[in-house]
Order: sequence, then C-alpha cells, then structure tokens
Amino acid sequence: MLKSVPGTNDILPQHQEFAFREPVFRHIVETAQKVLASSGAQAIHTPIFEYAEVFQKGVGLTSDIVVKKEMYLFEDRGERLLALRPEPTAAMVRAYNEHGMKVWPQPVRLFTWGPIFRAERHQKGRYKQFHQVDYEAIGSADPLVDAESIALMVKIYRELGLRGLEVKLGSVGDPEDRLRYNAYLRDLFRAHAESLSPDSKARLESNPMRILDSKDPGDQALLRRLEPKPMLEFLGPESRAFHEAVQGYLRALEIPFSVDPSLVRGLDYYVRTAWEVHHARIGAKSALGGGGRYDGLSEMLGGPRVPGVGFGLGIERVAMALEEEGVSIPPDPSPDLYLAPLDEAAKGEVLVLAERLRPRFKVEIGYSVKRAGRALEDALKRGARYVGFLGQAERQKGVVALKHLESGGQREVGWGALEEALGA
RNA sequence: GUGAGUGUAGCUCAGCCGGUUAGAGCACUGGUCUGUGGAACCAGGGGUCGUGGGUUCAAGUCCCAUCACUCACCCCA
Repeated sequence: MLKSVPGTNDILPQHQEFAFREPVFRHIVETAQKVLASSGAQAIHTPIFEYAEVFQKGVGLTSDIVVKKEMYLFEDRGERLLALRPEPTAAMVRAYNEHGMKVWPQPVRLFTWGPIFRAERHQKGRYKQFHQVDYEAIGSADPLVDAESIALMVKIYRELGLRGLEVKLGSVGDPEDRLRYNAYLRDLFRAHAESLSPDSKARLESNPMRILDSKDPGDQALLRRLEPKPMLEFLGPESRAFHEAVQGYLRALEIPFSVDPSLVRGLDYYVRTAWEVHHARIGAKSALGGGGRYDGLSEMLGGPRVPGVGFGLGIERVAMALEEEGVSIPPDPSPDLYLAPLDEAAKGEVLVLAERLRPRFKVEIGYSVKRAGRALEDALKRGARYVGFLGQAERQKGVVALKHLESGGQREVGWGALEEALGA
C-alpha cells in the first residue's frame, strides 16, 4: 500500500496528533486572517512553485540552502528550473514588482497562507511540507511598519489564547555593518580555531555569526571566555537609530520584548530588524515564527530598490503551542437535524427534504434503513439537535416525526413546515 | 548528512524461556430487535507481526541488514 512521503502529513478532521487536526488548523488560519484583515492588510495567493531563481537569488551562494539543495527543484518539461516555494517572502516581493504595486498606496500590506516545502530531514515541528501564515508590508522604510508587524504577529498569538510567549528583537544591521562584524568575529575566533568544534570551524568562513549560538559545550565555554561583542555594537548610526525607534514604538504598545543581541539570519537579503517569537515548551524547535526587514531583496530579484518587512508563522508549531497550553478549539457545529429513513421508500424522501433545508441548516441523513432505535443512536452519536424519523406512518400524513434530543420532546411536523420548526 | 530510541489490526496495546491456526479493548458492519436502546449480548470484516536475509526441527520472539517513525545534531527562508 502506498503511503505519504516521509515528513509530510495529512490534515484530518480527527488526527492522533493535535497539530494535524483540520479544525485546529482552520482556527489558526481564520484567527490570523481576522487580525491581519482588521489592520487593512489584503489577502493574496501566489503559486506554490516559481522559477527557482526567485528563491535562490536572495539567499547567498554559500548558504546550505543552495549548496546542500534544501529546496525541491524540478524541471518543467526540460525548460527552466522550478522550485516548490520554500518561503513566501520572495514570491510576495516578486508579485509586488510584477503587478506594479508601487502605484498602490504604500506600503502595500499583504498576507497569505499555505504550504511551504523544504527538502530537509524532518523532526518534531519541522516537516518537508508545512504551512505558514505570512504577512508582508512592502514599500516603506519606516520603523513604524516594523513595529506594527511585530504587534500584529503578537496579536495573532494572543487572540488564539497563547500565553508563555517570548518576543526576541534584534538587528542584523545594514550589509556594511554585517561585513565589519563578520570580519571581527573571524579575527577573534581564528586565534582559537583548534578549540572550536568541527561544525564551528566550518562556520568560521561560511557564517561566523552562527558560532555564537552553537550548542557544542566546548564552543559555549570558549564563548564565555572570549565574550565576543554583540552585533548590536557594530550597527552604524542609521541602523542604530532605526533599532531604537522600533523599540520605542513597542514600548508605547506595551508589548513585552527582550533585545537579543545575537539574533541571526541565515539569508543575505535581511537588514536591520529581525525578530522571533518563541514558546517555552514545544521541543528543540521553539520558534513559533519570525520576521525581519529585507530592503535588499527586490533588487536581488532584478527589480527596483523596494524596502519591506514581514513575518511568517508556522501553523503546525502554533498548534503544538496551543496543545501545550491546553487552549480549546471551537468545535465544528453539530448537525441541526439528522433525518432517518425507516423504510426503503423513505430514502429518497429524506434526501429531498435534506436538500430543501440546506444550507440554512446543517442536515445529515441516514444512508441505510434502520430500526428507529438504531437511527436514534446514530443521531445521538453525531450530536444532532433534532432527529427526524420518516417511515410509512409519516409518509401517509406527509409529516416527519421530529424529536428534540435534549428535551426528548417529539411532534409531527409537515414537510413544508420543517424549516420553521428547526428555526425555533 | 550525523547520532540515539522505537516498529504486532484503523487506534491503544498484550503475546512468558523460541513451541499448535497471532490475541484483547476501542472503532466499523450486522444480528438479537417490525418505531424511539447515547444500552447490553452475540457475530463478522480487518494482520504478509515494517521489509529482506540468517540461526533453528520450530521465529512475532534470537542475529544481521534495510526501511519507516520518534527525538536530537547540522541547517533553518
């Protein structure tokens, strides 16, 4: 028997795993939509595959994403190389440029949600196909937009009922700042290269900032001894003022946050503001989502210089956090009516009646003839408000025996009066 | 890519020191039951014991390999 690809998941009405239950999933998406739409952001959808360059241009050539091929790439009938989207941001910026959104009122604020694909080894909270809600504000370089983005993200979590959140704010500076910082780190660590872990030795060239959050005990001991200066001390005057402005707005909003001087981004296109929201108890992958500013991305995609900031939140991760906190999910409404055929001739009649009542009422029918007792059980199992029996006796009178399951009260209702009876 | 742990029915699990035709509960379908049972009882369907090889008179059980899952590392847009 064929199975789903490892690292992918079916989202089911009932699933062993809380995080893969469709009502949970839908609740998260709908809550995010409500919050984002209330700020005036507009929903869009981009294709789930793009020319690979859309995602490759911004990440940097030395990154594992390109080197180790952590993207799902395929050729379109021998034509150009395509990629299943590994992130929404680059696709959103591509769409902004392609459709001339620079003539819309700026910044253009967009949100979307859907599947994201990454060709990595899966583990808890990390899958080859997972799902994100994504928000991007494109076309403004004002720190007010960064602060609003963070506020909206936090609002989504709060609206969902999550507590135990930690907002970490940092700045990766401007590209020049980062060059200076990387040079500083290389100088600092090169003198102690022998005592670095093999992983960190490799990071010395590729991405020295990653050494700062190495989990290797030896590396951590070395870090405590060397006490490297944080990125924030290398910010130029402009990016420093920007960082402080964002903090000022967050304080005005009374959003608790901590400045994380070593917050890192793996991609080249990020500048200035970077943030992550963490949750204490969902395993090694504690980030519920993250965001940042990417003023250089549009140019890397061959477009004009367009600033932007945005965030993505992982739906499965948020679901795990909801489970940890025992947050309840609104259940799907139960049926208003369960129509049970008591003889063969009634099967068609219950179908006709059900169709007449839908969609104003949620109506289920029995698909096989059963004794009234069994039909009652079926109705109870489904949590229906009313059960309607239809057999020979009812047919002769043109009625349904309508029983209110909570009270047990029952009366005969004419076929034309059902709608009114259910509405009461 | 690396490391550790776990694989028996749709789900939760039992299966002793290797020993007959592999079990239970839940769920599903039907019967007891010709119209008011969130019921009880009975029955049924559903398994290549993850897969392949080895040891043995005999393997769900022991050995090897492999695959999958889980957790963690690497990476993380």
